[in-house]
Amino acid sequence: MSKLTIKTLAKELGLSIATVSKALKDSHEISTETKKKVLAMAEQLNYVPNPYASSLRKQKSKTIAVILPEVADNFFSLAINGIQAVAVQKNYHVLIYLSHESFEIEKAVVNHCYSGRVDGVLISISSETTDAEHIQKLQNENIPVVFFDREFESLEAPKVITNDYESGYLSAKLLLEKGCKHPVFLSTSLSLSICSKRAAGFAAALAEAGLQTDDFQYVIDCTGTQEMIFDQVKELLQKHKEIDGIVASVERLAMQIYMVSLSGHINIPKDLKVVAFSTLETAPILNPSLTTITQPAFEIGKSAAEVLFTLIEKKKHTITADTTLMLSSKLIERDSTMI
Amino acid sequence: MSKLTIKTLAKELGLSIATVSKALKDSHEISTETKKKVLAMAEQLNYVPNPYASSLRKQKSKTIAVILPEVADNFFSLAINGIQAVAVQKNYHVLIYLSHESFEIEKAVVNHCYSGRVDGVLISISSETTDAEHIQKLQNENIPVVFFDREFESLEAPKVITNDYESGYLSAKLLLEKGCKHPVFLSTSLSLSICSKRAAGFAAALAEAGLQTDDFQYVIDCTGTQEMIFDQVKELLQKHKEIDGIVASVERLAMQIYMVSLSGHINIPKDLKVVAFSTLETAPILNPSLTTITQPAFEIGKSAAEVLFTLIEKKKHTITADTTLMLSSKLIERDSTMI
DNA sequence: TTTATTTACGAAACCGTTTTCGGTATTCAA
DNA sequence: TTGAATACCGAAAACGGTTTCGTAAATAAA
Repeated sequence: MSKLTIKTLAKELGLSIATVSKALKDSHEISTETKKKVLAMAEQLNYVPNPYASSLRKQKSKTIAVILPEVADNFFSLAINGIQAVAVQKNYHVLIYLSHESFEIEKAVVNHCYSGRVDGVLISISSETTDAEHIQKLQNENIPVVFFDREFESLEAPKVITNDYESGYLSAKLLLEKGCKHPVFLSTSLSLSICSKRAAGFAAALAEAGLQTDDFQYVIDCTGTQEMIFDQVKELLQKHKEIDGIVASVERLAMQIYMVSLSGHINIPKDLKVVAFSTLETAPILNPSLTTITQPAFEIGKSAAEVLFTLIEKKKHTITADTTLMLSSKLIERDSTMI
Repeated sequence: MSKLTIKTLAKELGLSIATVSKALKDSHEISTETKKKVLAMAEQLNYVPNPYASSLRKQKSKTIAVILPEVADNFFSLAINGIQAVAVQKNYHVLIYLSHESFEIEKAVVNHCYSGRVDGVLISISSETTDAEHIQKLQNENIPVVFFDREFESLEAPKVITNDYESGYLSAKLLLEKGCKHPVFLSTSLSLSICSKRAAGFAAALAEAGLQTDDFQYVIDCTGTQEMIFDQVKELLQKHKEIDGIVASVERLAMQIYMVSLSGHINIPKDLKVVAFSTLETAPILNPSLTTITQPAFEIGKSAAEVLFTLIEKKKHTITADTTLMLSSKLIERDSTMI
């Protein structure tokens, strides 16, 4: 059987291609009867229009790209969920790309988004990204871009983020309240705005409490594989016994802190109090249960997608290029910060 | 600036469209010098060919679809990772679709895969799917389909799965060894082959041990939202105090068992031993650490994608339609099954 | 020298839609 | 009865590539 195109449909119906095409999209210049006939036949033969022919002609793809550093982190899984939810509702398709925290890969991926492959892109930048030229080029080609979670600060584009500074501040505040004298902040990459903002909030709380932040390095950068992070954390805690509180800027780090504590007779929360930026579902059933700053991941994905679609549909009066949506995270206190 | 097409490129170079096109794909009928010129100009202007024009003409999309029930489950996140890894290497794009465990959605999604939108599809069926007509239609249209993890047993297609029966058997065996007298199996949907196989293996071990499986219902179906599952588990454990061991067939269930234990003074592992089919990274740091049957999620995704691509590239001599790849899961004993 | 072959390029058809622009036939107003 | 308006439908030109085929020039074989 040859492939089922609109041409065969037309022949089958004894109509022209143009008529069938119009009938299928319920054009007013086609009579109700012929519309019915066409629809019926299309249904019967399970005709599905070739999306690429359509895209080519209409110059839009009904597709968006989602570029993220990784998919293993629960935050991104949930965000995808939110994005997908609004995409299906809008009848759009979603392409997923992973940068694996690499700037080079991110650039290569962004390059795929040109030439009409997608009508818009949602991006959470890699930790290596310190330059947004590649993204700016996208904008120059009139392809709407919206950032979610990990934005690029100096680039003008809509962003959906969370209250990172405030959360960082609150996390430090909590540790201080619980009696920590030497809390530290574990970052992944300070070039990431989410990290630097969280760290800044953290530092502000320390300063406010009169802790001399020069005495010890209170922000530590952790990078690499899980194993490398494990080693870094272990070394840190062994060398600096004075550390009695720790804020993990991302999920991955929290896990390794727990692993180190398991391996090395460090008692949480007695010796070390922990709070983590994380959407881990298992936080309440960890040993001990983990105090988290939980981002509204699904909502962030959803909102970002919504903003993107208003941009795609050119409803510019509602969203301007520098719109920033800020959704609040929630601090949930659990046993890892108990006195 | 008008959009950059091959036509403008050709004009800029003083060459014909055909020549430019061939030069770009390194055709032998183009001289090395002109190739260089073309490549240089393309690079300079950052020319990216319109993928849909190309797809339309070549009748292939360089895109695959991945259809899965959800993305929140760690298994699927990891599988996506594996799939993506081989897709980028093959220079393919991946569309993600979520069925949310709904048969209707799954059918609708599959319908998007016709008419050349994708060159192949990877699918893990929804728990509601009891009929594979929609998938068979895809095959009839010569679109390769390969199942991963959640297969549809009676449909002939390549499948990449794990040793579910054996794992079910081992999980029961372990519980019996640890002294359980009334172990039960928590399933999500017995119409799912992974569930029924795991349950069958579980039952076989009980039978072998001489446990009369008629006395009590040892396979319990749990469905619905997290809250609903919580309630079901809670009620089950309250009504049947004799239950002293439990196998969770999927990650979600294990979490709710822990939540119930937290809420209801049930001590794991003293009162209740737990083993879960799960790829949870936090299993070692749960309270207590969770004994898991860990599937090689990344590898399953990777292998499935590899099989799909050999199919797409029509290397039929290596993979036949009924190839089933079985990757083994690992039973990792932790504290939740301690005596 | 003549003929055959190879090399390097261009014209044009094609992929499957959408959309513009006419063109009948019918209906309505005058 | 005539003119204009309306309702339906079709021919054909796009969209931006790929590929087939033809052809002129250059090279090789005779």
